[in-house]
Order: sequence, then structure tokens, then C-alpha cells
Amino acid sequence: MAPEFEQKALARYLEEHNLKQTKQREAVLEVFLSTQGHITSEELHRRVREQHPGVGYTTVYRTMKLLCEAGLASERSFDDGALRYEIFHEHHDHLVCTRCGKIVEFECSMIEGAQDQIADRYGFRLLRHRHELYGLCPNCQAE
Amino acid sequence: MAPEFEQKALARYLEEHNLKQTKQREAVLEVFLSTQGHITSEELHRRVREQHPGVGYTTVYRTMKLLCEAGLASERSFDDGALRYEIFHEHHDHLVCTRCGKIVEFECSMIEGAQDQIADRYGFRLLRHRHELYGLCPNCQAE
DNA sequence: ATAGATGCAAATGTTTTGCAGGAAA
DNA sequence: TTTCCTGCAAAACATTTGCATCTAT
Repeated sequence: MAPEFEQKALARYLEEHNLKQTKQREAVLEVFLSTQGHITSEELHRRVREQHPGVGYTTVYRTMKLLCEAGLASERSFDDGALRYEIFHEHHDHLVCTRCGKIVEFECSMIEGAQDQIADRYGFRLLRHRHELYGLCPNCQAE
Repeated sequence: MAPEFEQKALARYLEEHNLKQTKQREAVLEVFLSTQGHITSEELHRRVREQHPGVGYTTVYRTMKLLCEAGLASERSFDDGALRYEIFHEHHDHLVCTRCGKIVEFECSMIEGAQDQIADRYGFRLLRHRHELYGLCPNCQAE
């Protein structure tokens, strides 16, 4: 079963928006929360079907969109052309291993500050950014 | 006609790789060089066809891939799901207006240095990165 | 003459949408 | 019983590939 907190947060969101609580939504939430994050739609779908064979791709996509709107998940995509979802938490960027796919999160206030300065310099009002570092992780360098 | 320098660079590349010089390749190069950069495949195709109606999408894509390999162009993609091409030049990142699509290039050695430090910290060997700032340009803020 | 290029149509891969039937409130 | 969901199949969309034909060398 999905952790209490998130389960309640979803229930609250559904109620506030006159949406319905369904087995499928509960199943997707549960599987999503059980992952370490950065899971692709495909992998999520595969895992959901292990427990609930009938669930379609469509429902996984729609439910993840819902979880994003409810503030429980966030969508990311790296250079491999697949959407990934992570459990929503404080702002950060990513370091991705181009060989094994390992993903590490990082946060750097110096970079955040520099971004603001750059936006200022060109008169832009910054809304968001995308910052990904690609390289070889320690294991993949060793081989 | 395409600028001498690039025309020759392409001819050299073609020769070295036993590839053929064709009207289509010359046409794509010419149109590409005449743009201010960050042109999409679609726009490039459209402009090429103004002068050379028979040229297909396939040839545009294949020729741009070739120009990238020859070091004359580089491929970029922002969050609008379309490939863009720019004339190859020194390393830089981009600031993109989410309303009008205006694209500004920037370079920040402080950020570059911070990236190296982050990669070091996690033991990654950095290969490349992707850094895009999205916001409203001065004009779009005014409206 | 021959390796390589072209353009069309079809395939790809991922995400979204239309719709008829099904379940929650 | 009404409103919302679901799953399937089909559509979207940008890019790539297969293939028969054409062309530069």
C-alpha cells in the first residue's frame, strides 16, 4: 500500500477536483512511490502490470500527469527521448552516466546565482531551467 | 552561393570520405549558412524548397547530419521537440524566450568551472552538458 | 560502369486523443 | 444515474529507414 502521507495527499487532491479514487490510480501511486525515482513511463507501466495486469499505458501516463499536478511527482527528460518521473522534492539538477544510465542529483547555489545574473544581463525574466551533465560514472570509467 | 570557406570545407570532407558533391547538398549548405542560426529542420526544408522545389525532408536531415560530422554545423534541441541547427562555433549555452522563441547565446566560465567540480565530486568524467535557461525576453515582458 | 545519393512511402518510438464500455460517487 | 475513468486502437509528431531509381564520378 502507498505510504499514508502521499495516499492522503492524492485523496485530498482528487476530492478537491471532483475526481474519482480508483484502483488504477492507487496502484500507479504505490508503484511510483516504491521506486528510487527517475523511472520511465515504460518501466512504471511494466511494474504496475506485475501486480495489476489489466492497466494500460494510457492510464499510467494520465495518472502520472495527475500526480504531477497534485505536486507529488515531477516530470524530467534526459537525452534518451523518454519521460521520467521522480518523487517531487526540492529543486535540483542531474548528472547522468551515458553508459549505464545512472542518475545523480546535484544542487549548486553558485550556478543558480550565475543563472540569475545571466538572465539579468539579457533582460530576461527567468522561469525555469534545464541543466544536465553527461559523462561516465566511476564504475563505467573503471571498465 | 555558399561562402567560399564552408563550401571548400564541405568539398574537402566529401572528398576525404568518398562522398559525392550534389546540387542538393550545395543548396542545403547555402540556405543553412544564410540563416542567423538555430533554424529548425522544418524551416530549413521550407527555405531550401523555395529555391529548389524537389528537395525532400530526408535529404535535409541527411545533409545536416553530414554538416555536423564535417564540423560545420551543430545540432541543438530545446524544449519544443524540434531539432535545430546552428553554425558551429565555440562552446556556449542558451537562453530561450518561452513566448516568442527568441534564442540568446551565453557563456559563463564560472558555471563551466562549477560543473567540473560537481563532476569531480561524484567521480564522473564529464563528456558534455546541456544547460538551457527559459524565461521571458524583454519584449515579451513588456506586453 | 559503379558507388553513392535521392525522394517517396512506410516505419519508428513515445506520448496523446477519440470513443465506447465500465466503475465510482 | 450521472460523471468521471479506463483500455484499446488510432492519431500525432519528428526523425529515420527501405528501396527502387537516378546521378556524380
